[in-house]
Amino acid sequence: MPAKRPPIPLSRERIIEAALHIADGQGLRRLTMRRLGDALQVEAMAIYHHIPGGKEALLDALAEHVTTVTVEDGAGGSWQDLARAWARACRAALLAHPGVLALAMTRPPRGRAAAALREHIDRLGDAGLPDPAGALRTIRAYVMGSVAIEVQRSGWNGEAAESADEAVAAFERGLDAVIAGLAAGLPPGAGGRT
Amino acid sequence: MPAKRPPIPLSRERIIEAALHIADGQGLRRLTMRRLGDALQVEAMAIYHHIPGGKEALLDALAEHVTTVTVEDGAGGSWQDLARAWARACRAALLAHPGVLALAMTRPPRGRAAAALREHIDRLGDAGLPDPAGALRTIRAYVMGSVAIEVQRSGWNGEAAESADEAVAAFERGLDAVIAGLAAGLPPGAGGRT
DNA sequence: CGGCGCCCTTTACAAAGTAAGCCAGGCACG
DNA sequence: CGTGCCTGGCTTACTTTGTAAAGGGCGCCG
Repeated sequence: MPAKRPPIPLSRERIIEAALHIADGQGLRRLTMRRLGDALQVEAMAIYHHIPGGKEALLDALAEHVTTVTVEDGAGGSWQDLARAWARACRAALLAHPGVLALAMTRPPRGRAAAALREHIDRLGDAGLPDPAGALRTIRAYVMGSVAIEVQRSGWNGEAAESADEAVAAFERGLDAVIAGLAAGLPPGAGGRT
Repeated sequence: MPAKRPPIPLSRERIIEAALHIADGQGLRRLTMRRLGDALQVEAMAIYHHIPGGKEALLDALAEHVTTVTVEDGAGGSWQDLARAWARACRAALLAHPGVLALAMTRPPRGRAAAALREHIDRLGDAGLPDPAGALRTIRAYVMGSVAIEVQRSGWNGEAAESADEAVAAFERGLDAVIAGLAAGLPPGAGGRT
């Protein structure tokens, strides 16, 4: 009896969710088509009907999923507040799936992720920040690097792993410095509320 | 006649060098034991005699090699100068081997890399910077993220790839902001020359 | 009720990691 | 000069992975 119909039909969403679960739990190295199929109660080949392009496309999708960050429209904040909120959201999104961090840092933002990025740049510009693209680049660099360092430490048995509180504190301290440094580079008087 | 002695005997250094070359040229995905063997004019299994631990150990070694950064002892600079020099050296080292960037960001620093890091922290402290570990963490985060973004862009056919000059300029602008922000967070008067 | 199309399965094959064991050449020692 | 061990590479073989190709059940529409 070859064709047993699975209870829930497969879908791109379910596949991505399961893939994230495996990658987070056992590492990217162990994320294989067959294992993914097992997790979904399906044969590996079934995945190809929902993710054309095979594993490479799947990894792209994971990266996009984890780097698509939006902050709700807290209208009326300074660009500093906006940038801070975005940085925290971005950190949270990346930290939620440490297994695919390497993908997120390696693949350029595309599709929804790139769109969200552009939209945030516009919002920073609207909030009065000159050169919002350059500034966001700096902030994004800091956030991505911070998360990388945090993940390194947590998967680390040498010396003492830091607590979550310590990690947040370190992140916030650095974020303060970065934003203060960006503000200091501005012509005096630039960047008030909208 | 099975055993042809290769002209140059294999060595750990040669293996790592060849592996970096492959990873940079064709991507981590295509770095395989057999290909590495071919590049070294040797069968794949010969590698295991020099890198015990197999591929995982090889990847660790690559990460360590690319994250081991030292700056010559420019004695007498401010901590800002020291930090700037280290950041530039670190960027250069990572950018020199974009293929293994994912490894460098994922694996915690160990061995020589960790030692070099600790030594640099000490030097920053000697130069008068309070909390050098926290500051270096911020700088390291910024540098790692910056390089990740640069590599993303260069392996990118969408829109316009940026020139090397533009990349350096963006990096330096962000670095200025980060260092200025760190300096601003200090108690007034701290951090003169030694 | 017959055919069509959608999803999933089966089968099959190339490529990769690596364990086990073999063999050649060189060195030490008699 | 003979002999045996040791170093370092080779051969073989097995398991796991990605994926192309073809097959088969099931519902839906005419």
